[in-house]
Amino acid sequence: MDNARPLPRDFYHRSTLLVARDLLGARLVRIADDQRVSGIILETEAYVGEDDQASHARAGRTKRTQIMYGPPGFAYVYFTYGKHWLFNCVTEEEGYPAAVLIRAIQPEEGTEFIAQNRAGRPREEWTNGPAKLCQALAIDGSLKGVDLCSPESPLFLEKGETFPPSSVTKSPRVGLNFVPEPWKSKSWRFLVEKL
DNA sequence: AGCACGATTAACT
DNA sequence: GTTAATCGTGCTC
Repeated sequence: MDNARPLPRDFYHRSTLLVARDLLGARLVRIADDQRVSGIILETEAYVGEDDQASHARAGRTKRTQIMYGPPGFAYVYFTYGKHWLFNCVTEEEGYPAAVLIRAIQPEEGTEFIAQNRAGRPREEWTNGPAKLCQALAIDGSLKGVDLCSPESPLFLEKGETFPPSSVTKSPRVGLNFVPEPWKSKSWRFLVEKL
């Protein structure tokens, strides 16, 4: 396989749950200061359609969510709680709003860059949360709408490790305290158990 | 024009 | 376990 190339658009042009599952083990690559900063994805969550009351797309097509309605393989980056950026990959057909939130990675390349951005925190807390990994890789609003399938992009994903199915766990998505059922309880979160 | 709130994190008690 | 931080977004008036 050709690892050193962005995952093709067809990878994202599928069921969001399949994409969320298959992104476990993929390598998230950020080009910053002319170097590669990357990590292996360990945790994801799927947000699927306007019916999903946990998704921003529940509000329909707005300026904020229009990127989720666009073609697959683009970056949906948004700001929340007054200080945090979160990174998603747009999935499925153009016109259908869906995306995968990247929640945790294991640092691989550019750890010095990551350490600078996460100064003062212990190594295990560098990239173990969706806003933490964005800070670590310097992902912010300037990367909203970036094409994740172009090798020219400052942000893309590559094939990385393959984890055995037995190491993959599903659970309900987190941070959805006031989201109504059945959406709150759907097991659309995917994690790799650490060895 | 104003307002309530959030796909979180870090610093508290 | 609890809560402040802090502002873009979407909704209401």
